[in-house]
Amino acid sequence: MSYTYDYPRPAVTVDLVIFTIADDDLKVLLIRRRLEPYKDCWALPGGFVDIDESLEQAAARELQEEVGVTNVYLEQLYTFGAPGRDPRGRVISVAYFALIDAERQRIVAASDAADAEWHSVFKQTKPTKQGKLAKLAFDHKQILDYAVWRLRNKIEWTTVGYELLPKKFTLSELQRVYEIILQKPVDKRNFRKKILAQGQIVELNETRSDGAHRPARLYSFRKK
Amino acid sequence: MSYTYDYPRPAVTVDLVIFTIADDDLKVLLIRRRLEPYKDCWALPGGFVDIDESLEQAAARELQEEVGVTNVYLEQLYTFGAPGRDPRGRVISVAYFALIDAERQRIVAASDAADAEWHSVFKQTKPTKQGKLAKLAFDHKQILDYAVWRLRNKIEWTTVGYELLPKKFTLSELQRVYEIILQKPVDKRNFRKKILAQGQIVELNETRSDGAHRPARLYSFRKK
DNA sequence: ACAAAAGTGTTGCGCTTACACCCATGG
DNA sequence: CCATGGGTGTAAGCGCAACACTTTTGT
Repeated sequence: MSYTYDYPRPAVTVDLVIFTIADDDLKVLLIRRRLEPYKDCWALPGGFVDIDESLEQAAARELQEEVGVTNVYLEQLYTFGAPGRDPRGRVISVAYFALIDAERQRIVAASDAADAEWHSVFKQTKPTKQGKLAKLAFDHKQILDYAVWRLRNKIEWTTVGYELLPKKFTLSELQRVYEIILQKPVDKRNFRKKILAQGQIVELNETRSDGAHRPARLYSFRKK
Repeated sequence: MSYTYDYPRPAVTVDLVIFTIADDDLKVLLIRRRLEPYKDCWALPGGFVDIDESLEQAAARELQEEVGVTNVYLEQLYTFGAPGRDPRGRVISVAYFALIDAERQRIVAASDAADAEWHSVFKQTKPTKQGKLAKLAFDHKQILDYAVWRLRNKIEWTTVGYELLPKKFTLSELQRVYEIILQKPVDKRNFRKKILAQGQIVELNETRSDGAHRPARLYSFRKK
């Protein structure tokens, strides 16, 4: 079966920037390419949009297929369509970003099969002198940079930060998420005031002990 | 000549939300459809993306073809791709918004030929009891609403407001642009303080008389 | 008892808001 | 001289940033 059109049509894909927090860093999920072009480079997960699914459905499906998670925070980022961005032909790619919390992240690690790997966005993993992140295929570096920029803005205005944490968390953990994403230290007292003032999290009657110090109170996010 | 693919491909278009200020209102350029579907409805101008041009080039080309202007403010908005949005088949549309200043706007009025017309976004033009804006084709109402939302945000953070005015303008004119877009009154003194503090406009040695009152000082925008 | 992270208030400053009168002009 | 929009300053309140010590636990 094949399809014929009077005019050439670009292929349309979705590409995913999937973030999580681990090892005290922001991580992005990348897939090692086994084929040309950009063989052996790392790339964002993505794939073609089916003819009868919405863009968001396509993104959610990719998320399901490639990393086995559903029902995560997903947001359209931007559409990249420069003619030369894929050497195989005209490909227009609608980029999404997704946030995966620390619990689900283990699921991803499990389905690790298909050459998918979490890469540090800011830290360099190994003490080599190389740049922070492996070279990315296509224009995926640009997409990633844009996603980081968007995440940084968004975290200041909204409550997306909570999407990166498990259901129960401490305020110190939440603060650390902000510090990692913004890449700058945050004042503890001001941070707590700001967060509590938003009225979006609930104090639980529960604490967590974690070493030789005072246990931390747990909170949870109040989804509307 | 025709093109054959193994899998069905969506068509890709750009749609334009072209804004200007006129008659003390925000106006959007709409085109009357002469063909089905949505015959005789109003629609956003738009068209297919050529196989060898970037999305932004396609948007700029449409702007040139449909309304005859070049070199205007143009920004990607969002990509709409629900399967049923065009009854003729799968069409993915990358929406852009453009801002046209009062000078260029006359050019548009001139090339008025092709059923293009400026429509008030907020006011109702005629004293009928109809809603503010004619019914739009496809999901164009949704696109327009999103564009208005984005413009409102953007005007508070950036200097896009200047794109809607001619090179020389008075502070009252600029203030009126803000009031029209935000649909709320703005305090004159605070507005002037804020705008001047941004250091983005230059006071000219020129004034403009306009009726039986003190002439207004002219300013111009300092593009970086 | 000590090390280590949790938790907690106050102050100063800058930005935003509210607000009212004189100025320059045309008719 | 009067109507019309142009132009100007000040005071109060609010949100944000800076800053240090006590509490609770494990070892």
